[in-house]
Amino acid sequence: MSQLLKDYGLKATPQRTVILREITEAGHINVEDLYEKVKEKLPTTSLATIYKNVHSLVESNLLTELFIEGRKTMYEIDKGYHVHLICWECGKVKDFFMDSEDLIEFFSTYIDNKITLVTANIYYICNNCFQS
Amino acid sequence: MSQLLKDYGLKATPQRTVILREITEAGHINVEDLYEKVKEKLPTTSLATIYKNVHSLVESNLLTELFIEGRKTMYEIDKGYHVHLICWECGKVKDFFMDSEDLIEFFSTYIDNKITLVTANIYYICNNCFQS
DNA sequence: AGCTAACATGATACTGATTTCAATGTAATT
DNA sequence: AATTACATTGAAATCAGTATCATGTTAGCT
Repeated sequence: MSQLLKDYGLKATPQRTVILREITEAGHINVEDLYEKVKEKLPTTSLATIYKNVHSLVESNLLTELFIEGRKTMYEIDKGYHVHLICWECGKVKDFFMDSEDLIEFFSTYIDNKITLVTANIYYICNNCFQS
Repeated sequence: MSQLLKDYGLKATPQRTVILREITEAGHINVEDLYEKVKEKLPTTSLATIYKNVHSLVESNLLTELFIEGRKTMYEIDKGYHVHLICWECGKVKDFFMDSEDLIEFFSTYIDNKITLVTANIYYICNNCFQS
């Protein structure tokens, strides 16, 4: 984690290292939950530090902001273009990697103008919820 | 507007009637702007009334909430399933009507699980911005 | 190693958006 | 007209996020 931070031009402070580790572990997490997780490891951490760091990490392209209808802003490690699968039952979020171009191409069959980006959230029933 | 409200089981108060009219006229509008518009017609209207009414109107399926990354929640008249085209340059939002099933079918070629809904925001360059 | 500038952190105050609540107003019903 | 059910208002509370600033830490220089 420290090396990763340095590679992206950021000082590897204990807070940043823990923030990165927790986001990696959680997959997708909001500031409130991240704050709780980080405090388990570094109890004196301030909420302001969480906010400041997620922003600088987004700025440095190490994290991406994730918007899901009706939820708090979430953060994830930047893994390149993908869409999100959101279980209708349990709410868990999964990444689904696909080529941004495939989506642009699909919508281009309907829309004449030049499309630059498509963001999509797919609501589905996950395997876990399906069988129970 | 009054009849529409009654049809949806809501009392046709002056505030609700004006709110509906303004949303219809604007197409897509956030609470702050809606508040300003409504106050032009009914100057004593309270912000709390706007919030409560947009929520009950969403509840009654007369309105839909619209989420665009990095913007305030917007409201529009429920017009059935569609996606939003957002101009990368000027930010204007346009509706694009397509069959929800077409999108579900498209993503089903990639994803095995049962998909129930796809929400998509399409960033593009609108005709106006394209030619200038 | 010690010095210093640059940066990061923690505590707290603040902002803007939204919700809650108690009081008041309005409309339909008996 | 009185009763009841909702709606609206304005103020205060809450909540997410932002800004400020004094203090702490680090990296680079001597």
